[in-house]
Amino acid sequence: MVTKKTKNITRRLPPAERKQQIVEAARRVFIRMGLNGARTKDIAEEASVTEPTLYIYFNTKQDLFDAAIVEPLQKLIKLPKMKGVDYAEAPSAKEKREICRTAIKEIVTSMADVYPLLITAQFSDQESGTAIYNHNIYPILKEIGKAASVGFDIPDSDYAEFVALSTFGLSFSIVMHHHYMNLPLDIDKASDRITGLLLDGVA
Amino acid sequence: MVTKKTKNITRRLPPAERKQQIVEAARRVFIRMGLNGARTKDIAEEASVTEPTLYIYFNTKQDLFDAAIVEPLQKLIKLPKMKGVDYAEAPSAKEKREICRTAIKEIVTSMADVYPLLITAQFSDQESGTAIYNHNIYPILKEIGKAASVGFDIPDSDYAEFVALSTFGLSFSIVMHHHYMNLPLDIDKASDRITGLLLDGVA
Amino acid sequence: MVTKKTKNITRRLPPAERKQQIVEAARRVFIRMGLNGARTKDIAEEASVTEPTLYIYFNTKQDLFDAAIVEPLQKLIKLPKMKGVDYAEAPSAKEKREICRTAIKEIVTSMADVYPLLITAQFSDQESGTAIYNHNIYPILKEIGKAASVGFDIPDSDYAEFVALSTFGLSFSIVMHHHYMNLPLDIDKASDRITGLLLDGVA
Amino acid sequence: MVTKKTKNITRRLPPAERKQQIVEAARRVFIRMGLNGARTKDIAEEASVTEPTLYIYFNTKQDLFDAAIVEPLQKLIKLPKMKGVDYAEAPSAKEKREICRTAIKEIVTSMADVYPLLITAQFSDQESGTAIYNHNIYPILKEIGKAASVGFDIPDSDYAEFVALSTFGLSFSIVMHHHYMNLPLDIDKASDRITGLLLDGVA
DNA sequence: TATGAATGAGAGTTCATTCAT
DNA sequence: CATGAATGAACTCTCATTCAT
Repeated sequence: MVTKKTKNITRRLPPAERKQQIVEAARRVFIRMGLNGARTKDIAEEASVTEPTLYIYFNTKQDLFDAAIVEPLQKLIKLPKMKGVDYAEAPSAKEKREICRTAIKEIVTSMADVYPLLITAQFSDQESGTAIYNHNIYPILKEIGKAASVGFDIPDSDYAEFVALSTFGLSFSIVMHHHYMNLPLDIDKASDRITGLLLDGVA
Repeated sequence: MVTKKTKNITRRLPPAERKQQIVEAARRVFIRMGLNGARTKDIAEEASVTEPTLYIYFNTKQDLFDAAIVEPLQKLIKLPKMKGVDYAEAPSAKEKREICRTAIKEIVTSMADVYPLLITAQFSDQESGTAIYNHNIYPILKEIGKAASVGFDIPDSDYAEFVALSTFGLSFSIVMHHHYMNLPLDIDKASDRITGLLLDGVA
Repeated sequence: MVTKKTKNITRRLPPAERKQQIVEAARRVFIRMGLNGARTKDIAEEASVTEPTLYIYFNTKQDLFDAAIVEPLQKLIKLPKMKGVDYAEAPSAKEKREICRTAIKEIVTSMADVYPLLITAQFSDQESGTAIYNHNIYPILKEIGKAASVGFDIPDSDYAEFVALSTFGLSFSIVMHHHYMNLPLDIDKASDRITGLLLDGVA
Repeated sequence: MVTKKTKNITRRLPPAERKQQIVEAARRVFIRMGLNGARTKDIAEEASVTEPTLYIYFNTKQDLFDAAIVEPLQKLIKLPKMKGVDYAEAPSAKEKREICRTAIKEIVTSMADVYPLLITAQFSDQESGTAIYNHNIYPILKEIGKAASVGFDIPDSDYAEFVALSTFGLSFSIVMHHHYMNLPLDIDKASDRITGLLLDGVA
């Protein structure tokens, strides 16, 4: 005799919630498998819905990828820009150092959030990687570069850009390390070290 | 009237050459599209052979990926290890600086070669990314860390590892930048800047 | 102007029905072409579905073969065993003869049903043929042999096995003949003749 | 260093020998795997030649199948006919019995040789099975039937055919049994038993 | 004669997506 | 809104066969 299984799927969720649920599930799967490695079937299962339901909320898998990975990446990546602006007025060296540390901490924090999205979007294929770099990453780096050129008194804008890129690279590598080693990231410690390195070099 | 088409495809190549040709074509396609995005059809076209020919030389697409991306990555990634060892004996600060610069130049050079392979292998999916980091990248970083702990007189092995990671991150970000901006990379300039940053911080 | 084609394909069947439909179609094709000669394309066409639909209900072609040929073969082949057991109590020679005839009729009936499945499963390749003989056919023969050794008063178990094998061979050849000559099989007549042969030899 | 393997392949064999070698190899593979299950690659390996060499001697795989399986089957299957003719003159019952035994022994012997070819050709697919039955098997059965109708004094030609078919079925099943149980076949014993059964029924 | 290299055709299977309910 | 059923298109991979040497 067959006993009817009571499905643990929540039916008839408010649209916004269901969409959210799907986006989050998709994000997890895309991060795990990449754009081309992810299967709509897996996303549907992860979201506890059926595949056709995905297509109620999104037209294509690519749309879902954009909503799950690209858009939040773009949103998150804008944050440090807003805050990293007011180096100029800093008077004393000590205060300057503190402002720098704060800015870097923000960048590291942002990187920690952004890292999985970043590598998923950035490295799915060369074309979209280039697009993302040009439209989303490089503009931020230029902002940071400007801030640096003011904060560090760097007249050479090319070198300022190098400093920004370095900040990115240092944050990226630290977060990457903790990501793959499955270690918790001590943001304060990391920021301190990066700040130290940037200001004074290896101690 | 039918004119006999002279095919511009080189038929009947010696196996080693053909294999090489296929591997190189596969590398280009995998770098462009990623493991899951690449189509054997595209690889075959890029190599000017038919799909079945791929399977004369490789059993599966994955084998082809390994031969085209993973193996050269592992080979290339081993180089800096060998050379970056003899910091210790360096007497004067100036000489030390020069040795450091040389080591970093090697790392940057290696990174420039390795970058496309690295991101293709590393970021195709989380699982293989973790594997590559643990088996191929992290061991190198530990080597660099050891060298750094001697070269820079760093007793704290954790901090030495951070320095190694920083070297990686700085090289990575510079190469990445030139890669996506489609700019030629001046390795000497890049190495000088990274060396400067590591030794003295932002000038 | 385009007239809307009304497809004569029954869409959206209940799963059980569709599965049944596919199994039956597959059976026809496998019987016609053998395991290796049958094309999933042909099976799909025979079932009036597309190939992917086959894979909703079965994981592989082999699974479909098992469901269409091997399983029904195993089911059908078990029947005569159950019934052919109670020879022992038979008192008179005439009654004995009648019981024998009934048992043989069952075997012939079963053989007529089983024949296409049997040769399809048994003779697709040597390996699976051996497996089927050992697991499905020989056990039945042993059962029939035991029944025969009681029913015919045969003490020599080796000879009893020969009798069972003979019953198989006689049924098999008659059914085969009608199968390939495309003749209807008169089961009563066939059973009578086989019974006569077994009990008295050629009249 | 690579040591050049001395191939154990006999090059430049006289054509007839090479062809023979290929036919025999093909036979083994076809018997093992069936027409559709056999791979030209396997046949070539079994014959210690390369695949293209097969096509020097045979135009298609089907031709090879015919040469390896169908033709020898047809040749072998003709033998008993020639010999099983002279029942008529037999005077005494004992002599009759002996002639019968001899004829059956020939049939069993032939069946033992023919069995692997028979099931390979007969059961590869329905169409060719029907063809073989009609062109090769049934004519023989009719011959045997005629001989039986004379030898056993059977006026009913339909029943005579049944007797012939029975002889076939009895031989077939015994050979089949020994084939799948991987047992040596005692032809004398088998012939005696079949003769006994046909003449007197189960002892 | 024989082969190493290559391929056209097509196999089984997967997957994003659609449609009827 | 959500799903169960189904599919078009395309994928990786295989196989009988051919061609140039």
